[in-house]
Amino acid sequence: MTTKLEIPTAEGVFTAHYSQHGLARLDFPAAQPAVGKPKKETAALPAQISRWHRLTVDALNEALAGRAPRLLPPLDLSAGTEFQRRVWSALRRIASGRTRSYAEVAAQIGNPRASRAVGGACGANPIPVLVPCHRVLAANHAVGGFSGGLGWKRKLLAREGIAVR
DNA sequence: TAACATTCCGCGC
DNA sequence: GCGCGGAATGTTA
Repeated sequence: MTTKLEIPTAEGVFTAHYSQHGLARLDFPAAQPAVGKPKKETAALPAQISRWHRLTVDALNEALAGRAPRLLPPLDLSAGTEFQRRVWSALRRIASGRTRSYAEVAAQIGNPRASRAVGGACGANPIPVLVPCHRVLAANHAVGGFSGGLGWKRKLLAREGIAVR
């Protein structure tokens, strides 16, 4: 079971998905205004979820402003494969304003030749922004790619004061 | 098996 | 030095 809640921000309306274990997914604002509303935030929401949601809203707004969130909700990354979870936890260790190359991340998880695969895992990241997949650049310090749209990646990097080619 | 959000090396300019 | 082509590479659906 998963609960969808909207998060209005200066950059648009994000959508958060919660499972029993925490925040399971975060979606960028739809390019065009969503046709069918995701799901209305109605009456009784489990106390735990509204608690998590407050944390998510604060963290997301901090992150979008280029500041490091001080507190995150619990993240439910159980949907990923073993390899993906290793990559994602490596990503979470990259400090705000810092970057790593795909190869460096690969080395960090003990699989130096898997830089290409690391790119794949970044693309599969269900919680962009909060799990900072945008801080991973190509070895030559070029931007690389981004599933959510390169514009987002550039914007997020710029907010953190990171210069790219 | 094919498709990648990579990287490295060699060549030609 | 820069740009381009091509091969090696690990993971996924």
